[in-house]
Amino acid sequence: MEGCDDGSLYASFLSLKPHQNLSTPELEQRREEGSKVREGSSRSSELKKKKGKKQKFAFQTRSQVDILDDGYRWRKYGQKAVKNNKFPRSYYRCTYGGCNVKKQVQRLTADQEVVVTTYEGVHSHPIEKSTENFEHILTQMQIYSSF
DNA sequence: CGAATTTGACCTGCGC
DNA sequence: GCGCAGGTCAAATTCG
Repeated sequence: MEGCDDGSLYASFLSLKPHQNLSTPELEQRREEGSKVREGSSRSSELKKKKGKKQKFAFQTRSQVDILDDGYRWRKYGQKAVKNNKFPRSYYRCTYGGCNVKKQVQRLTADQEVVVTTYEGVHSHPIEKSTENFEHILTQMQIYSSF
């Protein structure tokens, strides 16, 4: 259903931050999409325009692997290289039924060791793995306050 | 066999 | 109005 926006989930992430406390980040980023109809194409299907209530959360992590195991299942659905970055960007999606959460991973050209992970949407299902592993990542992650 | 992954093609939005 | 950039989906292939 709709209206399942739980900012508390992300709030927990912020709460896990070792130092620096964020009062009220712009987690509530509402996006309004006009009528989006894919015409002239057979792929049509149902272009879910839905409401633009998609939350965007981006943070940087220092890891050698692009895939950060946060406890959810992710299925790669695309890879494209951006102009600003020499390295290609990876797009992941949650494989849970009804959970249309998207994840975006990008490496910095300046620092190949730094990985930028951008989460879009909120999970509406419990985690399959333990969050302890993710907690460790949060310890080294930096909130991208460049919104 | 099933699911996940890969690559390419195609579409949309914005900029100039 | 056209071009560029970025984003998504589809089909084929591979791994478990």
